[in-house]
Amino acid sequence: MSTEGKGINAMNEPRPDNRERIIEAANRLFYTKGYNQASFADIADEVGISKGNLHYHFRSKVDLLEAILVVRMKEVKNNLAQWDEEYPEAKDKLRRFVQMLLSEEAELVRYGCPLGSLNMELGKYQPELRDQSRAMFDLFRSWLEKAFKQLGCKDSQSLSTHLLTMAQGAALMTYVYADSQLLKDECSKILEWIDSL
Amino acid sequence: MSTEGKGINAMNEPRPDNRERIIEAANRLFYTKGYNQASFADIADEVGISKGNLHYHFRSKVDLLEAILVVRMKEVKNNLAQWDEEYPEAKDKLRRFVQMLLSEEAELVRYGCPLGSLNMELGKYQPELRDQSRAMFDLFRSWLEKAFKQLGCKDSQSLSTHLLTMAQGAALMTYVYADSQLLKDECSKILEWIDSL
DNA sequence: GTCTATAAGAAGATAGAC
DNA sequence: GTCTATCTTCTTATAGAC
Repeated sequence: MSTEGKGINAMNEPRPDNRERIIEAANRLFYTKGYNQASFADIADEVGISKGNLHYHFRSKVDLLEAILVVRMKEVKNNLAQWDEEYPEAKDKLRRFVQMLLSEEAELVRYGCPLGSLNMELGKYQPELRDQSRAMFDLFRSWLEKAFKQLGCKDSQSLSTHLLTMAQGAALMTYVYADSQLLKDECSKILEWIDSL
Repeated sequence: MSTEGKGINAMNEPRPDNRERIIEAANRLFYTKGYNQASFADIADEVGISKGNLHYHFRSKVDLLEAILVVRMKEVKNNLAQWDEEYPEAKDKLRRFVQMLLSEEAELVRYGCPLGSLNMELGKYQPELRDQSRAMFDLFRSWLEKAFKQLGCKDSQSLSTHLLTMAQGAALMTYVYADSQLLKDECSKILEWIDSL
């Protein structure tokens, strides 16, 4: 798929990194505007290339979305792996998860949760992509489950689902009310719950 | 596109109730397909009228949405008023709220929460309608707050927000995983929390 | 690889006959 | 009130020159 190391022309010079730049821009726009509202024109404009060029790199919008899901999956995996290194203690892992919400306050208020909103949208519009979109949730879910197991909880599966559920609820309400205080309050409650385990 | 015969009269006869039928169909389609994915053609087809006729009753899509928001607001108000009558006890009121989720299991699994999904969608697409869409949340929020106050809780506001947050999280996760068991488990946890108050 | 030009279709919305 | 026909704009996607 990658076409690296091509010669550089005089005019219409190739930008070997354009594919990456497209993915970056689309990743951002699919989040901020939503998948269906972010058009090829928007993305091409953002990158500074023509729509035709965009279609050269990605035949269809679904192709582009799939490439972005791959990127997001990788990002989540990297984050979780890093947290595993930094926080050997199970409860610290759980707290770090909640801390993610707080550190994304500004984006949550303006655009909602990138996982939750994409899953809502794809569920209604692109049923065939639900599985891939849901896979990001699965990463968090199984990582949290491992942490609960490490903590010695029997019902680690239901606890991980519960934590994810509270986080999604908090993210959604934060977005609906565009209220960062709401986010802080809900995260405090989640952290208290973690402490009480 | 089909100009299906209504079989009742000969030609172009007035249907005084078409306006109501349009609202019903649009209300359903805005929920099941989403506001942006439900087109005028979809709605006209569902009602069995032409797009032109639809535009006679509602000049724009936003007009139609506003009419539907009025209907939904009324429905929520009616529900809350009825629950007030049926459940004088504060905790019973809170339980009834959770019961609503369980009784909407099939719809939540397939289409998500009508309030949550609409708010997510309008937030990204129609910022000018966020306030109206959010108003449905406000109805629940203040009703719950009253119940918590009746129960003697000082922090009734934060508790009502918290309950709404958990409900939204549960609805979203139920939808993403199309998992009715998840809904039952989360509702059980919420009910336990209510009991513990 | 990149561009311009254009197809092909769907969307919201309007005009005018009946 | 209802219809058909049409307009305009936006969308995804393709064709072909450079």
